[in-house]
Amino acid sequence: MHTDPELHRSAAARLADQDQQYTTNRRAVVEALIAAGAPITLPGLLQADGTLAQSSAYRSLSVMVEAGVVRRLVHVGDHAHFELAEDLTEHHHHLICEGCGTVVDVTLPDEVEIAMDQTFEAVAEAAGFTPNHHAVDIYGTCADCRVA
Amino acid sequence: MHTDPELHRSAAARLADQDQQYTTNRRAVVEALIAAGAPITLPGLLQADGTLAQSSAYRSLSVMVEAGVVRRLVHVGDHAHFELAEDLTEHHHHLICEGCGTVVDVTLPDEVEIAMDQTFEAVAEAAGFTPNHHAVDIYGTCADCRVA
DNA sequence: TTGCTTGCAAATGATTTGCACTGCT
DNA sequence: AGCAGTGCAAATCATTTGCAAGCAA
Repeated sequence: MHTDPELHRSAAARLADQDQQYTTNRRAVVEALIAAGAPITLPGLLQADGTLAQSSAYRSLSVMVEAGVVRRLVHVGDHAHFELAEDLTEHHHHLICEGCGTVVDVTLPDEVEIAMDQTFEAVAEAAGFTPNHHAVDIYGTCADCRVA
Repeated sequence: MHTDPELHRSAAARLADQDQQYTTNRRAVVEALIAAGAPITLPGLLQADGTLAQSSAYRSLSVMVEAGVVRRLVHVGDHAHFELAEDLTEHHHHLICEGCGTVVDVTLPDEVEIAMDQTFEAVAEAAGFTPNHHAVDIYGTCADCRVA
């Protein structure tokens, strides 16, 4: 877990590694992602920060995905969701509402993560894959959609 | 696990539940999905069965996704992947090659699935969600991409 | 100045849809 | 005949890109 200033420093450093700058616009996108606190779509970002231009937001996100500052998620067909890279925040998974498409972060107990990693390593190698990381998506219905 | 004739009967039954027919075209799509043996993109389907028309394939898939015969996966940005619904085949997860986008099925040991389900149930409810099902994606590099 | 970044508007490409035709009931 | 299903071509919509203006080194 990082504090915000640390997070911005890490972001700047990763961009610098790719000969990219941590510009005002890119920082604004990161701020919006921090504020969101959960994966958010591009329209969501634009709404959260009315000063962002659509194409620039896409461009900033794309540069930052490349630099490992942002992660792009594609759960449901329509809009992609964006979130800060896991190592700027912490390893987590997603709870996805099948009703409204909302995505919420969840963390699992360490022993479960460890057990999963061991299992995944074994099955991946059996299939000739070198595993890199994993994603767990739990689909269900959120409180709002249950009552609605 | 089902035999093919069973699978076609189940598919027809699910479509019938939705007042949809199991037409020649739809059956051809299912055959192509069976033949593929792994999640496949629409271009892949068209290539596997040269007689399919693009729009009809999309339409057949969409009807069958609705009826619970087919599942649509969106892992990598470009094309969606399609596969037969899990309960027509068996519960499994995906190994995704970050190099070429290929998706391969894997199954996990029952005890791991059970442990995961229990954990997921707990964290989902803590977040106010009613969990429905889960998906595990293991990202890595396939044998071909490692040598390439 | 020199080059990267931005914003607007136009282009791209996967997926969807209008409409007329075919085929089953 | 009547209606669901199909295929072609055109439309849609998220995302990307060309280009001219803005800004930092």
